[in-house]
Amino acid sequence: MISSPPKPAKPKLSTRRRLIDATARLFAEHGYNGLTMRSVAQEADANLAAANYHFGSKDALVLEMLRERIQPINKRRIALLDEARLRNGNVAPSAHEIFHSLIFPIGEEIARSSKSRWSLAQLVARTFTEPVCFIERMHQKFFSQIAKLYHRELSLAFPNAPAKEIHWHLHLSVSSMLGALAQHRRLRDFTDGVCSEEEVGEMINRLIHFVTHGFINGINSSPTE
Amino acid sequence: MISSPPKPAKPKLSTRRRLIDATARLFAEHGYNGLTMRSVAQEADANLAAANYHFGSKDALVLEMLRERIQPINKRRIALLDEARLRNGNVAPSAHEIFHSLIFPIGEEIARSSKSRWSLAQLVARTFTEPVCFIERMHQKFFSQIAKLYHRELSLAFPNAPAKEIHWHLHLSVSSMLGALAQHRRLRDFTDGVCSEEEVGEMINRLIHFVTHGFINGINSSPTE
DNA sequence: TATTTTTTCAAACAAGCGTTTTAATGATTG
DNA sequence: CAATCATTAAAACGCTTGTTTGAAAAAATA
Repeated sequence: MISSPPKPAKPKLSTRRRLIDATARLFAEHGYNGLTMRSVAQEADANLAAANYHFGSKDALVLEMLRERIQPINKRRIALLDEARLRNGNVAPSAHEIFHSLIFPIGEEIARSSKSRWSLAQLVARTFTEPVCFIERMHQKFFSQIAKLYHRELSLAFPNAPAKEIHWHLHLSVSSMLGALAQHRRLRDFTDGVCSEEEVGEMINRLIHFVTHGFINGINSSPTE
Repeated sequence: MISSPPKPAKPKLSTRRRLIDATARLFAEHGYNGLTMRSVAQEADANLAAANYHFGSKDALVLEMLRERIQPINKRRIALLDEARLRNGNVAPSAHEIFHSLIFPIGEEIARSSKSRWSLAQLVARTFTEPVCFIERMHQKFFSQIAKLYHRELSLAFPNAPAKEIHWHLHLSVSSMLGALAQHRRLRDFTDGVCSEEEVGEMINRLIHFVTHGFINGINSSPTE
C-alpha cells in the first residue's frame, strides 16, 4: 500500500477513481438529485471540471459508478447459484440456497468496502427508490434479466406453485431485501439502541431467513384467502 | 385550458388544500429534492408565491403535508389493535392481528385516495428513504413511539422471545412493508406483466401474510445459527 | 359604503446547479 | 530538447432553485 520515501502516507488514487468513489458515497447519502458536481469534486479533492472531463456528464458519472458497483454482485449471485446446483448434483437449489445467493453477495460487498461500510447498502436500495428516469432504465438493464433467472430457479424449487404466485412472492422478497438494506441505518434508533447495525453478517443472515420463510409459507398458504 | 361560462363543474378547493395535495403527489413521485415550489404551484394551479404565503417555506409545506397524511394512519393502527384486544377478551392479539393492524390502514388510505391511487404508497415509503434531515427528525417524531407500542404488543404475543429478537424481526417486518410499498409500482415490470398493481387489497393481504410468516418463523428459529 | 384584512399576482432577488471555455500544467514521446 | 498528448485549474456561461417584494385584487368587517 505505502509507497515509501517520496509520498509517505497517501498513495493518492487516480482522479477518476476518487471521483467514482466520492460519487458512490454522496449518491448513497443524498440520492441523485441531492448529489451535485461541486460536492463530488470537493469530496474527491478534485477540480469541478474534472468530472465532466472524465465522464462527460453527471448522468454518465453516476451510471458508470452504478455499473461498477452492481455488476460484480450479479456475477457473484450467478456463481453462488451454480455452486449450489453443483453441490446438489445438478438438482434444483432449495429456497434457502436461492435466497442466500441473492442476498449474501451484497453482504460480501458491504463487508469488503470497509470505509463507510453501509454506503453500499443504501446505494443498492436507492437504485430502486430514485425516481429519475435513467435509473429506471438502468434498473431494467441490470436487474430484469436476473429477476427472470430467479423466477426460473424458484419454479424448479416449487414445481407445484403457479407462476403468478412465484412472481408475487419473489417480488415481495426482493422488496423486503431492498427495504431492509435501505432501512438498516435506522436500526439502532428504531430498536431504541438494543440492536446495533455494525455487524454485517448478522443482518444478512437474519434477512435471508426472514425472506426465505416469508416466501415458503406465502407460497404454501392460500393465495388471497 | 378553456374556462367555460362562469364556474360550471369545479367547486375548486381552497388554495391551501390544492397546494398540499399537489405537494403530496409531487413528493411521492420525485422526492424532496425533486420537488420544486414552481412545480407545486403549477400542479396546484396557484401562484408561485402562494406556497410561501400559506406555509412559510418549502420545508414547512412538506412537513405539514406529511403530518396530515401520516397521523390518521397511526390512529387507525391503534384503533385496530384495540379492536383486536377487545375481540379476544383483553388477551394479547396474535401476530397476524398485529401486522394486520400495522399494514391494513395503509391499504385503506390508498384505496380511499382514488386519484393517483399509489401515490400514498410511494409517499409513505419515501419518508424512510429520503435523506433530508428534517424528515429523519419527523420520522422519530411520528414513528418512534408507535414502534415502541408494536414492540410491546409483540412481546405479549411472544412472551418467550428475547426482546432483541423481537426488535430485529419487527425491524425486518417494517422494512419489508416499506420496501413493498416503495417497489409496488415496479410490480408489473418486475413480473414481466404477470402481476398487476391495480388491486390494492390483494397486495396488502399478501404483504401481511408474508411479513407475519417471516416474523413468526424468524422468531422461532435459531437467531444467528 | 368605507375600511381593514386577507389573499393573489407578476417580477425580481441572490444562491446554487450542470456544463463549457480557455489557459496552464504535467507527462510522454520523437 | 522539442512537441504532442492528457490532465488540471479558474472563471464564466445560462438556467433553475427557494424566497422576497410591493402592488393589485378579493373578502371580510365596520
